[in-house]
Amino acid sequence: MGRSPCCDESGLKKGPWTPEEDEKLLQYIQKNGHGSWRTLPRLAGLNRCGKSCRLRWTNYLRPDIKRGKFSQEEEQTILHLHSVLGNKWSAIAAHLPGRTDNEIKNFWNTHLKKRLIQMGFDPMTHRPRTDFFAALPQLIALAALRDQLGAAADPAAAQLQAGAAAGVDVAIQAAKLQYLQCLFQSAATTIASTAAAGAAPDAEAAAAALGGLCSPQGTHDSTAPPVSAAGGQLPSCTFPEAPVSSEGNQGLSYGGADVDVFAFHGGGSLPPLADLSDAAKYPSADGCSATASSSFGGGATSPLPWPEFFPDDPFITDFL
DNA sequence: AATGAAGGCAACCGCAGAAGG
DNA sequence: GCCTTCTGCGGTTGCCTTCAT
Repeated sequence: MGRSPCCDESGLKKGPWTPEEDEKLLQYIQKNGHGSWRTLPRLAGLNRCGKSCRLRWTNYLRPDIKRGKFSQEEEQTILHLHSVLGNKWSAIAAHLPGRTDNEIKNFWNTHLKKRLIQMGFDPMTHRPRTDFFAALPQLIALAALRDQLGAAADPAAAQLQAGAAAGVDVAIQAAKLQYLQCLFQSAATTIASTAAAGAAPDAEAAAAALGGLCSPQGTHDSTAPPVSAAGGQLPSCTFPEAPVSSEGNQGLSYGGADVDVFAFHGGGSLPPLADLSDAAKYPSADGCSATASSSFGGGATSPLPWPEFFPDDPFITDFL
């Protein structure tokens, strides 16, 4: 664009605002309105660039600024809107009276983003990360190794090895269970979305049945308000809730519902950040989520999300 | 009590689009 | 239609505070 930055002019103050500067800016704007930000600093007697003044006003001095912690409602709104709008902080802020885009951005970067990551979701797409399935081959290899160890001729060595392999065994079983649950869950989701599109009249019931199979606590949150953006129905996402170790409403549940990920799911906001060691204790935290399908981004043409796994995958046949 | 690490927040920077001449 | 100016937005940085060792 070739335009020189407004703050390049030498002699203009940068950095934190003093109470005196705040007072000058506040009084000037209350008296005259901000008008042209470019000329405001000079007229208001401030040695700042217009940009800096605008930022100070919009993020701090504006009388309708709401301060303090974000409520759970606000948190949910941010999560939901972010899943739809992405990093459109100003657009998100427009839905949160009294909150600035900068404040929301900071809150996202310092709290919500971390929480999503910790729960195994990609904070940008709100889709599950694939870490778990990336690790599956290793888990399976470990299981095979355990079998070999168990077949070792030396009984004493086998005894030692059995102990060492016991932990792996538990992990493998858990992984298998998670995997299977996810398959069911995703199938339910896929069918449900198909039903929503009118393709299969009774598919939703089937989906509900499947959802119930893998998620006793599963809810189909039909009360979730549809949110529209740009005048259209928003794409919906279906993600399971990841188990968390800290207080909260989730156990190891996989509530299937064709609503957006945390925002309106289960009526609660994200659980507080859990210790990462807890996440490690629950390999399934990524497990189910890692494979859950979503209509977000659309385009899935396969009736099942993982044709490469199901139903002929040796892992499944082994499990069954 | 001292020190380093991490978290939280305010402010800056650069870019893109809108508006005006 | 083109150019310049201005505004707004999103990403990033840096400082201050809090926490852990």
